[in-house]
Amino acid sequence: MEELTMQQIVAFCKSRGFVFPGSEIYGGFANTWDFGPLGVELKNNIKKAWWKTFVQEDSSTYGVDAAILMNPRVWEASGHVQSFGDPKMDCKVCKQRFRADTLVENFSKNTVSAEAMTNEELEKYIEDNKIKCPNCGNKDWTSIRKFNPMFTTSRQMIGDEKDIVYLRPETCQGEYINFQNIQRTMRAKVPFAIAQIGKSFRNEITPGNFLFRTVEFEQMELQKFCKVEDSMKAYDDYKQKALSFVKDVIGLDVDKLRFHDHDKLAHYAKAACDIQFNFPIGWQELNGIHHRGEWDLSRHQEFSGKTMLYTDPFTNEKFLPNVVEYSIGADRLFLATLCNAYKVEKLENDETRVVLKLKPYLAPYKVAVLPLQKNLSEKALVVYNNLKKYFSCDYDEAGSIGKRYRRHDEIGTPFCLTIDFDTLEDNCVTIRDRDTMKQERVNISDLKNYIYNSLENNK
RNA sequence: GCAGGUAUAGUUUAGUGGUAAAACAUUUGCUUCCCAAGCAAAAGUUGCGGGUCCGAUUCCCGCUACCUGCUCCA
Repeated sequence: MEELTMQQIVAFCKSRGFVFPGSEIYGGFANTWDFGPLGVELKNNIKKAWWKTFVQEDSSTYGVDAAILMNPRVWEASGHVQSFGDPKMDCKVCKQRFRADTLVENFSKNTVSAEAMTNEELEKYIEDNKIKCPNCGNKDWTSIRKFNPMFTTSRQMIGDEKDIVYLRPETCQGEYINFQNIQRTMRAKVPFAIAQIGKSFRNEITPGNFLFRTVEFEQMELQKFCKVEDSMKAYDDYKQKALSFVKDVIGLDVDKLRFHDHDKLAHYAKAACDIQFNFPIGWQELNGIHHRGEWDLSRHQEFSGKTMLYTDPFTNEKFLPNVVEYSIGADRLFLATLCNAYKVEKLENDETRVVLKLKPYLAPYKVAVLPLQKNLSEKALVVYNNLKKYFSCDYDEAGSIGKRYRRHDEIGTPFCLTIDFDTLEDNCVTIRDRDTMKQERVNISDLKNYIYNSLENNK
């Protein structure tokens, strides 16, 4: 089979109503995408599956939905205001871009602490030591430019005074700042986790690769708070849970998944690992599991002046819990799910067709109601109007029955049911399973339970 | 952000300095009826802005978007 390309996925998404280019009628807007009628269903189902797995079925995980706009002090505590955005210099000759601190560290063989230097000091050091461009060997540098990937907006307070407000570049701060609220109101005992699904915003320079990297994206993540001695076990547990989720619940192929340990860790991190998926653009990060130690809570304790200490109810010992973060991009997972489910089938007459092999509970439509002929539409609409109360359904009477089957195979609908002339006599419909292609006669009064059970059994 | 490339209908693609086309998809009617049948009809296209020209979808410039590579990637 030919390799799937990102263009094929983009074209499929656009023509079938999954994803459209953002602001398309105005010539587009870089790295934004709008989810269409089918896309929003699939994405919601992915989010529901994640929430069910990690919150609903885990009695020690609590949900939260924090505000996107937060007190700017949050981003001072997190370090984003100061250090988000690395000092970059371009070689004027070969146009390559480098991090100034990396240039200094490499030149000095780590005898100089570039991290502690100001931009002016970095520039001076590079000039004084005549550091060459590693690519072309010239010494003609631009000045340092910092790029802040946080979007800003402003809030008008009094008169013309305006305060800068940031759109959150990550959701997890919402968990940290609510740590005490949630621990107290839920009477939660360590170890416990706080989970959240929500949008984040990053002013990325990088080209997007469709949904892979966008300026506005949705994260599904949780923060596990635990004793330091339990933290590595929690880290390892979440590696396995994260893998099991994308493999068993979402249905990604095992041979397209792998762990990827980080070589370079953030200065506060004790361990970090990604799960990568083999996208059409190659192996790329799908989710991350990071051991963050007590850094986040300690910073908020320091900046807010409020205690973040947890009191062990058995020993009365007070301590800052360690944090293990598990984070996965909803849009990235959406993309991986589509790439994984998109199958080109070869037919007997040498033609090909697309089948979306989605897990039934992820499919945009669960059921398609198809009258065999248009003069059966009255009965078919009765069935449709009843089923749509329980499932996402589509009703289609246009074209031949075979064509309608194919339309729904292409968008991943697991069940097609057909109303024929016998239905008027025996009150039964033919229900056809997309994966097995098996057909069954089912009484209309049993349909709801039949479909419900089929969706459950598949999990 | 850098280099190169691309932009024609919903999709995939032809084509042209002088009224823009095919296939598939879509809509309507007839016909058929359990896996893309057939017939008839309809609707729909040169990314945006500027320049050259009598005339630009075609040539030039700018913008925007996408693709490939680089860079970046708490």
